[in-house]
Amino acid sequence: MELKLSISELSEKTGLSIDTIRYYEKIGILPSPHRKGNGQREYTSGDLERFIFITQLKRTQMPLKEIDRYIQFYIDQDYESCYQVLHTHKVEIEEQMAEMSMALEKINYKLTNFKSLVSDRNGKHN
Amino acid sequence: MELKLSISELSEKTGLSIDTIRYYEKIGILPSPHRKGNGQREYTSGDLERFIFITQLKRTQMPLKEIDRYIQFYIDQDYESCYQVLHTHKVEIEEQMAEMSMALEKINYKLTNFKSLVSDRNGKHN
DNA sequence: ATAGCGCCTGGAGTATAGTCTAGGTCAAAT
DNA sequence: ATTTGACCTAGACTATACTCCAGGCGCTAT
Repeated sequence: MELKLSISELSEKTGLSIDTIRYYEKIGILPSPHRKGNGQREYTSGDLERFIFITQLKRTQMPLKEIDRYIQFYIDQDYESCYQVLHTHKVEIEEQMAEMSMALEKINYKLTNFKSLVSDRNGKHN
Repeated sequence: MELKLSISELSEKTGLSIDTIRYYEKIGILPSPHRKGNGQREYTSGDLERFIFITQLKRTQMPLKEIDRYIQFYIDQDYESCYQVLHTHKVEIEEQMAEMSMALEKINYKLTNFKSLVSDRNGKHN
């Protein structure tokens, strides 16, 4: 027997709002889940897994349009294009991580500067 | 004699559009530069440096409002608050980097899967 | 002197990604 | 039987971050 999730349960598990979940479904990046007799959405653990991957892509700055492209290729079983899209995103993530390291260095430098400015002003007894 | 830059030169050096530069000035995250007699903006190398730091914050996903907060604290010489804001952003960058590593792992896993799906379909002679 | 270029301003328009509202259905609890 | 709570839809609204446009100024080259 498969575990079924309501939209609010899915929302809790993924951290996305109920509105966002419906929005993603509307723009096509989440498959329309099975509906119960009364029309309410019912999610499977498979849905949950796909959902989690999508949110991971989103949190690494992949635009929804690009996520959508990926999903459509996946639905069309065009795995070569899936590979392409994901590979491009991978390169982007790597670039972003490189930028973040550089920014961190600069920020750490500034933080030490601010710290000494602050302690000087306080007569350095802290 | 200080080197002066026009807005288009600054744009070239920073990769931000002229419109964006004027927009940033309007919302207060860039100081209004000195103006030439005819009203045109003239940037110093100090301006350029500040500009580059700002774009670095922006590229690491710091919202413009937060950048603005930082700048205002800096102008007010409230270095303790500068420290706070920058420190908060540092933590955010570190979290983002952690998420990116996790996403990279998952993406690499998916990439190898897609690769084998594609080569299977092609009769695996490549 | 006039045409072209780079710059100026204020304000309108756009893209992205949601978020909120009004009005309605259904099932369980009082 | 009616109230409550979770859900539904369509569509309006919002926030963020630009981007574009119209109309105008001032210097340089023809």
